[in-house]
Amino acid sequence: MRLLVVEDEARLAAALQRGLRAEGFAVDVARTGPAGLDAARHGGYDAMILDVMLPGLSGYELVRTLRAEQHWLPVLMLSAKDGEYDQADGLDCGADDYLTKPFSYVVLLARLRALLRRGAPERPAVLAVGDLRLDPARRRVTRADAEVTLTAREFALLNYLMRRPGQVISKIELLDHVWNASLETAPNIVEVYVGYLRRKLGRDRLETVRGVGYRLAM
Amino acid sequence: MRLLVVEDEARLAAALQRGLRAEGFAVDVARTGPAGLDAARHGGYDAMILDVMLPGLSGYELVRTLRAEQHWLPVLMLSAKDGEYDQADGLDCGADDYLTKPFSYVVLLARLRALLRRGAPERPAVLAVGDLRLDPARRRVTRADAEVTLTAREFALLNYLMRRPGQVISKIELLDHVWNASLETAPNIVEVYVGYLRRKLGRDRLETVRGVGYRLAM
DNA sequence: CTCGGGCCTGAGAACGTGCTGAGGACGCCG
DNA sequence: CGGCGTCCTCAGCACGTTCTCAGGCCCGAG
Repeated sequence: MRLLVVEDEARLAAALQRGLRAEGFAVDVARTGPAGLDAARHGGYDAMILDVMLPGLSGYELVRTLRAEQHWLPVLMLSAKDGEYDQADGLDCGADDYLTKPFSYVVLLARLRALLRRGAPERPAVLAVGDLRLDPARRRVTRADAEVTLTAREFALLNYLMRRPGQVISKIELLDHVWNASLETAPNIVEVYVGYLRRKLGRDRLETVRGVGYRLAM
Repeated sequence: MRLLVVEDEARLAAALQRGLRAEGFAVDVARTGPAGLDAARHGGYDAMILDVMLPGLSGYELVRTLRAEQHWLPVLMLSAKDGEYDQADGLDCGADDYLTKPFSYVVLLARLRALLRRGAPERPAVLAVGDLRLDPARRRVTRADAEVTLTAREFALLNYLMRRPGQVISKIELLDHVWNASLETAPNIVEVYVGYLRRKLGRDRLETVRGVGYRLAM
């Protein structure tokens, strides 16, 4: 799941990014209204978290523009509660849900999940492929009942691969979802991490499909 | 889902009743401590929302009594934020979650849902993980039958962690529930308190999951 | 067989996260 | 008032993680 966070306040943006990544989302951050609009137009995001107060272009204007251009990305709006703008304004302009600052992180998460649930089925508690098991909640991976310790990046990569076992997944897609990197990023980093995983999980668990990508053996 | 609201202030009680009914809950209201205790004892409620300041019997006493009688109904506690009672007290006495007035309705709803999702069918009187035991009612912790003295904050933190042993819990979630802090709060305070707990409970009881959070070893 | 491009991997630099000790603010109690 | 305990902030450090890079390997095409 890819999220776009549009927030100019650096601390809050960083906190959101870290928190949501910990929940397994790929998170991009835009710091200004125009940058956010651009990103929303071009990137394949599953939802956007949008501050109202933004330099360059307000959150309201941003959503209105987006909707006028026929983009129906789910939008969760954040705003300071001290008057001026209120909730009705937020919903009027085309946002799907609305939260006033200061808000609690769990509420944001709950609202976000509700937003994403439209169409997206709830994931299973534990992913299993062959003798490999991955438990997202416990952040645990076992291979033939033996625990395997993975770094955050390794875990994210395996997590992504295990959701589509047997299917070939391109490096670009992996860069996009696991690293949420730009197109210019060298794909070598994927190769490096596939190497790390192979060392920990066994040589032939991850198959290379030359010129295309990688496949998790079923 | 049946809820019991124990709140003496008529306006708030009515607002809660109306709001929660609109969400599809069946809601009963009790106006005094003793009435609330009676209702909680006899009715098959799925959760209770409980004010601290009550005529006849305080919310704290009510929960303590209930727990002493082996009732494990999930309790969401409400309290005025202006001192006297504080959050640690609330968590200490056996409540499952805690909200300071004034609170937003959506926050209450989110917390309530989380509480119900977690469910609390037959929770033991004392939480036990490994050789660690924590008694919420008595506010006591023992490790291998030796008593460990914790400060209020340390206790609240351990209490929260022990309700989901083996699961990774993010710093943000801990900040949210144990500190009632906003997103901008520096997560370092969590690290500090995990450090304190480690010193008192043993080094490897609390596992760090880098970039994600902490996990209580099972 | 030879060549070229894609892939793999070891070394090490750069970075970030988490841990800890020192110490200040505050409230409580003698 | 002074001592004490708790809560929290801060800065420096240590170490694991992430990433870059270069050289070599392998595979498929010609």
